[in-house]
Amino acid sequence: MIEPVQLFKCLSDETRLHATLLIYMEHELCVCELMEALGDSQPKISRHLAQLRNCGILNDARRGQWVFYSLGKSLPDWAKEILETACKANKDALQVFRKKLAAMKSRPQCC
Amino acid sequence: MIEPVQLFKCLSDETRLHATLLIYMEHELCVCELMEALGDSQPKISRHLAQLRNCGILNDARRGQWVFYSLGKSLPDWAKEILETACKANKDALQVFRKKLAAMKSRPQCC
DNA sequence: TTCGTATATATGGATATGCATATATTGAAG
DNA sequence: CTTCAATATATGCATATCCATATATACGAA
Repeated sequence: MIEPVQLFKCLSDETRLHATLLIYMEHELCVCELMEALGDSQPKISRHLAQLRNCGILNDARRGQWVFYSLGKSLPDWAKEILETACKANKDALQVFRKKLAAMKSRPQCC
Repeated sequence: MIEPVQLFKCLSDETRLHATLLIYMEHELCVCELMEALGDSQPKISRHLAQLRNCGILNDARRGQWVFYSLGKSLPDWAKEILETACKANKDALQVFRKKLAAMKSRPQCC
C-alpha cells in the first residue's frame, strides 16, 4: 500500500505530475500520446511511467503495439483526492496539454 | 505563489511532511517541540523548516528564545486541502507524534 | 524490417545529513 | 550595568546519496 510520502515524491517531478494528472483526466493514455502532449522524449516518459507503475500509481496494459497506462486499481481514495485537488490547482497547464492531445494526428485507437 | 509540483517536492521528505502536518494540526510549534515529537536532530529540523519557510508553506515568528512556526499566511486553499487529505492518510503516525508532544516536559509557553 | 516501448549505462546536478560553529535571547553573578 | 553561562536556533562546510537526463541499445508486435 502506497504511503503519502511516496505519492508526494512521485508527484514532485513535473513530468510525472503532468503525466499522472493527464491520465487521471483521460482515463487511459499510451506513451506516444504523452510524448505529444508533454513534449518530452520517449525514454524520459517511459522511465517516469515505469516509476509510477512500480509505486502502484499507474497500471500498464499492452494492446498491439501500444502500451496504455491508466490509474492503478488499488490506489486508495485519499490518493485520488490528492490527484483531484492537484488537477484543480493545475487547471491551466492541463488545458494546454489536452489541447495538444486533441490536435494529435494518428492517435492510437482504443481497441 | 506556490506551484503544486513545489508543494509535492516539499512534502516528499518524511521530516518535512511530518513537521508540516504537525504544525497544521497544532497551529504553531517551535523547533524544540518538533525535535521532541519527531526525534530528529536540531540542525536537521531547522534546515527543513527553513526550506518550508522559503517556499511560503510555513511562517516563522520569534517570541523570546523560541522561534514558532505556523502555516504560511498566503497558502492557497488547494494546498490546505492537500494537507488535510494527507493528515487523514497519515493519521496513525501523527497520533504517535502528538502523544510525544503531549508528554514533553517544559514545553515553551505560548506568550 | 519498422514502429512503439523499455532499459542499461554514464554523467551532471541536486539533496540530505552530520559536525562544528555562529548568532540571539535570557538570566544570574559580580 | 557588565560579564558569563545556558538555552534555542541557524548556518557553513564536507560528504554521501539520490535523481533526472541523454545516448545507445534491446525487445516485442505487426
